Amino acid sequence: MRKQERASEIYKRLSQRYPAPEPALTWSTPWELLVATALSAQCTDERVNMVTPVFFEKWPDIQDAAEADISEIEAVVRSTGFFRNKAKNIRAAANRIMTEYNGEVPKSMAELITLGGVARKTASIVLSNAFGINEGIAVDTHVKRLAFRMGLTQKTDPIQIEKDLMPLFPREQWGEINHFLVFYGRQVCPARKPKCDECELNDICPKKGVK
DNA sequence: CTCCCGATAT
DNA sequence: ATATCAGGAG
Repeated sequence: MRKQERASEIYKRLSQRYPAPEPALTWSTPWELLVATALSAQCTDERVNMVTPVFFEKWPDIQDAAEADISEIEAVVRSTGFFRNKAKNIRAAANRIMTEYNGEVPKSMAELITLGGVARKTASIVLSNAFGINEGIAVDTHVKRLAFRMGLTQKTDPIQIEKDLMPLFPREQWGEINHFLVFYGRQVCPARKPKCDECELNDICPKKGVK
């Protein structure tokens, strides 16, 4: 089976399984989604969802975050790991958004990735979920693993994987395919013990039976 | 390539 | 003890 055909079949089956996918991260504004996604690096979204309510109660607006004390932010985000980098990046991003973007989270890939701690993955999540803009496909640990196992890429670099994936899915599916692969990766095809015996993609998976 | 880094599962 | 979790920067 060709890659293109396999990709279409994956989209078809997973869109049946996940009729109305929403991010597992909890958020209510573009800024909240940006912060939550920035915090999610090498951390479970479950953990992030414990931290963000505390964060946004303490600093509700972008301006509040821009003025916050770094050590206080560090204390709040500590349990998500990489807490010094994350705290510094979030406050710096809040400052830039206030001073250079009129207090509004920018709506393009080019602008978003100029913010420290924000690269294509985080930018794609914010663009597709908060603004409905598909400029890229967010390649996180789940998309990377699933794309490789399903034979949609042979690459290991997320940027290269994204380039392999983009032509395989219509642009309007880019946000969805991210959700599908993330959820399916968590539920059926995790890194350690993939449940190949109960996988509904088993028949089109080149890695079936292989770890 | 290395470093940043805590929480949890195995 | 080690691997993994919605990564990013130097």
